[in-house]
Amino acid sequence: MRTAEPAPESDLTARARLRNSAIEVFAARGFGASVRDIAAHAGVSAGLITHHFGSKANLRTECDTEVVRLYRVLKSDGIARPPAQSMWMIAELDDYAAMFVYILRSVREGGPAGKQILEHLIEEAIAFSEEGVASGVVRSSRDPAARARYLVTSSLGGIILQLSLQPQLELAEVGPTVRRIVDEITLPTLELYTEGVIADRRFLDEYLRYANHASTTESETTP
Amino acid sequence: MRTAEPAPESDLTARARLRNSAIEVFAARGFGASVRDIAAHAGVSAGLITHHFGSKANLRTECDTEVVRLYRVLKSDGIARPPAQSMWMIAELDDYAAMFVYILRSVREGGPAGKQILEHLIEEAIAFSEEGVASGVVRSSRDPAARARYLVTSSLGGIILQLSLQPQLELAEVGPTVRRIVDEITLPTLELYTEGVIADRRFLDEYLRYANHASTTESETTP
DNA sequence: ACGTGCGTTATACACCTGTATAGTCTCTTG
DNA sequence: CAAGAGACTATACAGGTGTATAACGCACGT
Repeated sequence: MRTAEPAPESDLTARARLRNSAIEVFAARGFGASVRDIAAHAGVSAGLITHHFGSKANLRTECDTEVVRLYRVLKSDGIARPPAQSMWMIAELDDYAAMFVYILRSVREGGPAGKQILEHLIEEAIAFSEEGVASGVVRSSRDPAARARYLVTSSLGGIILQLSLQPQLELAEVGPTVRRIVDEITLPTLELYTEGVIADRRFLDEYLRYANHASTTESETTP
Repeated sequence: MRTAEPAPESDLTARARLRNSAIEVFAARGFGASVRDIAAHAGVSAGLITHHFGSKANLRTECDTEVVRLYRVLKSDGIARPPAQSMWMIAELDDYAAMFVYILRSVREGGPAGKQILEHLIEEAIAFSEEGVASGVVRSSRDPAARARYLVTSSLGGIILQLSLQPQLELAEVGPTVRRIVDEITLPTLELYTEGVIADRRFLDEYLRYANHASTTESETTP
């Protein structure tokens, strides 16, 4: 449950302990958690938090930046992997469960930390896709950026949605739960990604013909 | 903005007007909206709401059942279409924007209405997929139920995620916004569904060999 | 005509929220 | 030793929350 892994020495202060505790509470109980909840979980009084951080909003943004920093560290440590896969690996590291859930929560409600990490994942996916196309394992797309954004938002959104179905997940259960969900979607994902679902090419072809026609006549219809 | 479409005559009471107003406020401001907010939007006092519904939780569940009922009516009216597509069509009907956003919000936070509708979408997807396989437009899956669940949660979760990125969307803008998102994902979706993304079959084949092996030795490893 | 019921409001209560204030303890440093 | 700084607490305040209570007005049926 401790999250005191790779932090600058100067950050091991009581302030930092409070921040980490807040991250755990935000992850476990959501961002609506009260200052007093956070204080109680850290074993301190409520006033101490406002004394250190000024306001709850300020504490929240400090948690955001810390979580993003942790995420970056974890990513740069890991080997280059498919963007999504490395996310799910993080969920299995018990020490980072709080960070993981915090990020998911932030993504789900469009928070700044979530937005930032999502965009990062998308850029990663674009780069990964380009490498894949070059080496021949990934098919090329007519709009690689749109495809990357679509793939990332779909898989991440899908996992978040399935996690939301679990009423309230204990911080200790998040690892096994994510593992279970990933197991369940692996087969459909691989099927879809290598074979598709639609057997008839005409749907795509007709759309392409329509889209081409629309884009060439666009300048005329909307002057 | 009115939502007084197909309702039993006995339901046109003041009580129902309050409920519909509550649905709009919940959709616009989230489920954290206060009773006084709802009352103000309906042009009545706060006490009237608790007088009619007893408690806020009770009001919420009545909104849930009404929204699910509306959804069912809308679905049975519509022609048989791909499950997802009919959802996005609903978003374009201005009169149902509140219902639509309410459902999305409920799905996003794992609420009962959202859960119910999600499961309904999945069952629809299974049936639709079976028809598609029979007529030859849809490829068969090694686990049709898992694929249906995966496809529904991914596409719905993806849309919800992209909608969450919009800071706070006015109820009047939800139609155009959903339209824009759907436009952006149409090409990647069609590409993925008809051509896939992975050019190399080995990933799928290796997984299948691994999965088969695991399932046949399962009874021995876990006695 | 009258009271009975229903829609409706106003007011109050208890609780929880974030935050400001003042004070206490402890430890370091001159 | 004195002093001061920083960690920490206790208490209080103002505002918002859900909800209970009492009262008001109006229509309607007998």
